[in-house]
Amino acid sequence: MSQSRPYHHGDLRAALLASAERTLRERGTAALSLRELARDIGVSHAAPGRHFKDKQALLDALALSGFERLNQALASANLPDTALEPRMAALARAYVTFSVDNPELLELMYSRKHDPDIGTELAASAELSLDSFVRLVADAQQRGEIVQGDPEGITLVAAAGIHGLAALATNGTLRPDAVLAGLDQHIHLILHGLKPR
Amino acid sequence: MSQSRPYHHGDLRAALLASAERTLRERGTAALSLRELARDIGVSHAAPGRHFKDKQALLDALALSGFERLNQALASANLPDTALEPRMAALARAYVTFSVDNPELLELMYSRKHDPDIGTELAASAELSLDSFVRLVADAQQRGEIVQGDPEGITLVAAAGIHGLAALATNGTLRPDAVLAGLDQHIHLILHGLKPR
DNA sequence: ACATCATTGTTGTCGACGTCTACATTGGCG
DNA sequence: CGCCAATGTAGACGTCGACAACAATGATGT
Repeated sequence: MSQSRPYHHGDLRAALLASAERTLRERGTAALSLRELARDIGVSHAAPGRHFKDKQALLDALALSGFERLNQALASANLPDTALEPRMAALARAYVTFSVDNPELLELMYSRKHDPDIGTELAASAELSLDSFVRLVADAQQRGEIVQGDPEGITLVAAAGIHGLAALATNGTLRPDAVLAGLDQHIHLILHGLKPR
Repeated sequence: MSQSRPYHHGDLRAALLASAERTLRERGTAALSLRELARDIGVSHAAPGRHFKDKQALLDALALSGFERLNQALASANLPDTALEPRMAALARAYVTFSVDNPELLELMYSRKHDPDIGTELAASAELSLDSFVRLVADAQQRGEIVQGDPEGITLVAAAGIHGLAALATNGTLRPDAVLAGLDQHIHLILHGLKPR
């Protein structure tokens, strides 16, 4: 009976990450337990320790993979030869869509837990997310489509606006579908301002 | 010896909240333990259970008190008879200042853990935070200082922009002092838009 | 081919935690 | 003054993360 599985799993690390992400999506960060993951996969309770020095290391890895996928989504949504407004709207849609599709993951990605400098790799990937926006603003400035002046500050207005929107859509303050429905108008307002012209 | 404290603490609930907030500020949400709180205060490990049905209930209470203080700060910063831009800047400064002063609390307040409908009281207080912005936009529309159209969407642009900024300043992505230093310029860009006029 | 050895998984243990139940003390209300 | 709800205590249970000692495996070099 007990069809003895091979002593070595083969790719336990990947299995742990996959199972962890499933649990994260279905029951939230708090419900994540290394022992439960081990049980689900069918290894001993200490096996995860071989691949992640502690629980935080697994959370860091999850966050990192989240940023990688987010960056990929943003890169795919980047349309270099498009006018400013639709280009920014596409970027924003990619960001918000990823967020509402992975709310718990987003919270983990931006959680304060990583800081203890281990997150250099993670921080780099997070910075990379802003890159799409930086390039967008740089291009637009060159074309005169956007106000001149400190590119960082300008990028930040767009990025913070979109991140804030995603955060509110993700934490229950706003209805995700409503946010997505109003996205184009939202971008329009960011670009044209709230004051009458 | 063992100077026997009175059997009843007097106001254990308040003491728990105070101690919890201190721990939250100093060592983060993860470091919060009911048993440790009880130890610090000098009561038995089960005493907190009399005031908070479980750990989540204490976190909810902390979040609620956070929203109450945030709302108070926003109300104080509301200057009804001021022009749009400085008025919005003051509101934003209050929001961001509260956030960088209470980063862990802010994360807790907007965490996804509350949702299970218990948070009606909490949700109400969260909505109240937006009220200052809603009124600001309504006033400004009346005075023609702000673009006409769906007030909700317009309010959202301002609120999401500021919340996003606070979130980024809070989670380590941005330096808090840099955010505060650039706040007025940031608000200016939100109001005037990124496109050249 | 085969001995070696780092890698990966297991078992057992520890202390801490959240929660529950049964019990003790207290203070307020009739 | 006696009763009772509110508040605090003591003990127990199951789970968890982490650690250490041990076992199985498979790659490497000769």
